[in-house]
Amino acid sequence: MATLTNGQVDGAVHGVGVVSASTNGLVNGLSHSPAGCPATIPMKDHDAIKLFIGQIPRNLDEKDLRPLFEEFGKIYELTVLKDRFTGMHKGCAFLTYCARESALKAQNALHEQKTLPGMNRPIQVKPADSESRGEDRKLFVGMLNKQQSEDDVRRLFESFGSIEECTILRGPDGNSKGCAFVKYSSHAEAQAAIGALHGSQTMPGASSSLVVKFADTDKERTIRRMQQMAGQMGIFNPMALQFGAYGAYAQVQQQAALMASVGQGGYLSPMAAFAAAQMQHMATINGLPGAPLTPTSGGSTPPGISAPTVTSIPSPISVNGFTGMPPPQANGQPPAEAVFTNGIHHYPAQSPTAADPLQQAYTGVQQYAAAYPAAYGQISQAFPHPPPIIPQQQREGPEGCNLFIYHLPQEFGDGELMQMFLPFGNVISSKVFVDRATNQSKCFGFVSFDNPGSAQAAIQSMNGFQIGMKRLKVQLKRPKDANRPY
DNA sequence: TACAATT
Repeated sequence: MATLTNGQVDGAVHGVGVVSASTNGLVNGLSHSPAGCPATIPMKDHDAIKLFIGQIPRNLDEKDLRPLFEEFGKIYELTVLKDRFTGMHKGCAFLTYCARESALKAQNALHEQKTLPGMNRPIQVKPADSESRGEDRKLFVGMLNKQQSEDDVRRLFESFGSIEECTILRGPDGNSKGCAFVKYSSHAEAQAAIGALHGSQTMPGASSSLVVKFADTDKERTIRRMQQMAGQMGIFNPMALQFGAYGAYAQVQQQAALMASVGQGGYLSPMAAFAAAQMQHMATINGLPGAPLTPTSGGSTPPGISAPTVTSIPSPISVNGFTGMPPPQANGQPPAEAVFTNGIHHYPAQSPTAADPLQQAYTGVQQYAAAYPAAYGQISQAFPHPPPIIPQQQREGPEGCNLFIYHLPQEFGDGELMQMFLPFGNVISSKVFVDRATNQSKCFGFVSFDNPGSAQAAIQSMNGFQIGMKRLKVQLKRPKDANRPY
């Protein structure tokens, strides 16, 4: 193993971003001055705040500015920003006080409070952008009891540090989502809370133990959103219906490019690149003219993307009349037996002569569902109301449009659930619940339509529908406010 | 096996 010199280690430990040459040299213990000599070796609080000072007249330099700021405390460092090449005063500065408290006092007293001579906007005194915006001391807390209030959460977290902010996440109706943000005044406090509380207990009514982790950064959030998007497009891509394969391809390309750019220069970029690559792969699959949802012949789907599954479709449902028949597939299937994504293939369509009328009803439905993607080329002529693009954020439909489905097969995912209910209307969302710890389906889920009629039709056809040994239970989702105690 | 996705 390589040995680092002391110098390298010291550099790593003490290097704190951009520090002006004028004040830096003495800090690393190079000085032989006696200990009690703070005048020549300024020390700052560990949690000192670097302030950005804006709207400074260009004729004022450090020595002119010091008196103005020194009245709030001892200055550790004051640097006027200068153009890298011309050396020109940029009208702003960075200021760090030895004491955190001084910075807060200066900010309170000065920020936007007075205008320096010759300026037409008031002085700016606020934490520099380089200062933590709080992300490294802000915690996401999950798996709370939905009855727990801000105060309850505060009590839980207060022994680990001083809490600057505590917010329960709530839905539009004001109900707790069972999670919260807690911001401490320092990273160390936040870290301590994680160590002590994460997984430490299970709140009554929560499905697993308490989650305490650092909150996402903006970048992580964006990537998460992208990944959700990718997940949805894996099994069923509504854009293919709207725009045809090429439109979908173009959109995927755009999203992939965006994802790649989000990751640029950040520590998350490998992840973004991976996700982007996944999407490009999908674009390749979905972009095949005339075969928007046909899988490649091999089994090389990247991890994390549902592999499109293959079901042969009964020939009478041929809707492929548009010009430009798909060429024979790479797997040798001729177009007459074109293959489609149909997640319900685990349960082959029953013969139309099956005894159970529900099964019969659904047999037709399955064929319809299977044929549906094939019709994308002419869907707008074939259907008076083509399905809308599914907005990503759309979660729940209006009252009466949301179904609760129980006894789902273990292997059903969101995509399969959607496929199963598409024939009854516009599915605006489908969600199978998975155990967060095991990623296993909990065998229930929700499907939302854009109108109550579709929901009713789905209940009529699908409630009691037998799959394997189980019968689906399909009913309206219980309204949120039902049975709420006073 | 039971009722909405946490940022």
